[in-house]
Amino acid sequence: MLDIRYLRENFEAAQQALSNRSGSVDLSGFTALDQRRRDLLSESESLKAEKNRVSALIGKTKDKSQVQNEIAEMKTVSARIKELDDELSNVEEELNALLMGVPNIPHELSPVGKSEDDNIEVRIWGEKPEFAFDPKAHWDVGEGLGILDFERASKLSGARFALYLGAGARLERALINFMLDLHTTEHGYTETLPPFLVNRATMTGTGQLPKFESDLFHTEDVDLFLIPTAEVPVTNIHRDEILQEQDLPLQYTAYTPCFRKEAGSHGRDTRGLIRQHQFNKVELVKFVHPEDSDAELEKLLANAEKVLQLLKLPYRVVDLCTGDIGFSAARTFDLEVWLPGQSCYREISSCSNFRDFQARRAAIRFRRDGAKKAELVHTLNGSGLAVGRTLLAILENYQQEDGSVIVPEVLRPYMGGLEKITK
RNA sequence: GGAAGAGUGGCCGAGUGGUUUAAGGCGGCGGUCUUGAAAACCGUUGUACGAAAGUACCGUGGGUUCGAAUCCUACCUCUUCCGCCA
Repeated sequence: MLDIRYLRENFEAAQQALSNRSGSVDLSGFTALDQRRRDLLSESESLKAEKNRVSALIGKTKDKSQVQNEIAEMKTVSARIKELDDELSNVEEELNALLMGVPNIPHELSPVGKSEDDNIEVRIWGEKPEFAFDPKAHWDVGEGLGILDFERASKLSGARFALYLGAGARLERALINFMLDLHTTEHGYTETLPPFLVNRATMTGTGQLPKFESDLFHTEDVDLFLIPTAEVPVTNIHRDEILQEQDLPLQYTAYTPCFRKEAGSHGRDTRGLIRQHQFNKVELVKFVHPEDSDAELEKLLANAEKVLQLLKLPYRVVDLCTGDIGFSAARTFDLEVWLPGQSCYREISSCSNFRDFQARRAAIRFRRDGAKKAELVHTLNGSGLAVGRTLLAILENYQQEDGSVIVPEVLRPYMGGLEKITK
């Protein structure tokens, strides 16, 4: 959520900055609603002051017959207050709904652009592997080895689900453990294991609700949602809290499955592991000083890159343009891994600085040393990494002509020493 | 799932219709005293909106009343017991 005062005082500039995003942002009702809210509030509050004053007088008067006029008068005043407050709550609801639907203002450094075509390639890492044969797509490699079974998965659950078997299942688990170990022991993140089902307040805190409910799986008999990313429960760990300044930055990592309806992506990435209703991800989340969030994003990005570097998977870093960054983010870098089976780069991590946008929604604050007022922290998060996509990148990059797949060295301790996956 | 009880400030806890602008204690901060510290004593100590006056906030939402932390109601959470259960 944007700061209502900032929006009031910088309305034109905010509108201009938001126009660089994709989709239109309608702020037309804001000014009138905001003014109406403040008018109602001031009228209601001065009547309440009068009511409190007169009611105290009535309370002090032993003989109530002397204050019959005041009691009658306050009856009218109370009715009027109720009218005003009812209208006020309507106006506030409308204003809140409007604000909750407004995306974050893009970072000054985010390249201005309309679509992913305007994203900027920041750097490339690693050597793309050379093959003396036609490299296969991971679904062919995986099914050939009997470690991925999409047909049976669809029998169990439908399209966009995967069944891992044998060394495939173990490789996924190895990746999860490898990533968690790296981030906790080398990068200073605290491991967490959050709930996978969360309530509405939690989904609202990070920005999934109210706007993107149709992307979420929802439980029928109780009002809970399956998390689309660990960002949601982990960022909300500190919802409605005032953090200690000396505890910042707080850094958490979490492995969770992620559940997404992928509504509106019919026909896209229908084969393989790329786009699933359920996938595994190791997430990185930070709560930082407002002044530090740009530098912390660089660090978080480096932490995610380290995973790919240790796995020796070639990738590039992309600076997302204003038209391509997500609703809650101010700035986002994507990591895209090279997929030789499909001759393209595919997103494997998205690292974002949300500034105070989520912190304001979720009321996550800290108090500076000696300061009276609590301030909003900045939140950041990034995938470190999407596990299924990492596995498929390994299948494609490490595949051999005979259909086997070499296990990256750093994963072998997690695979019982296995060096190669064969049929 | 059934039954009973409870939710009050950073924490403990008093408060069942009107000086409660929430007692008291603990913790925090400032001060007095002290070479320094402790103890003792004094003061202070929530959040939001507002230029201020002020208003709101006692789990959450509705209601009753001139007036609600207090009464009614629905919901949420926690505790205990029973049932079920990895």
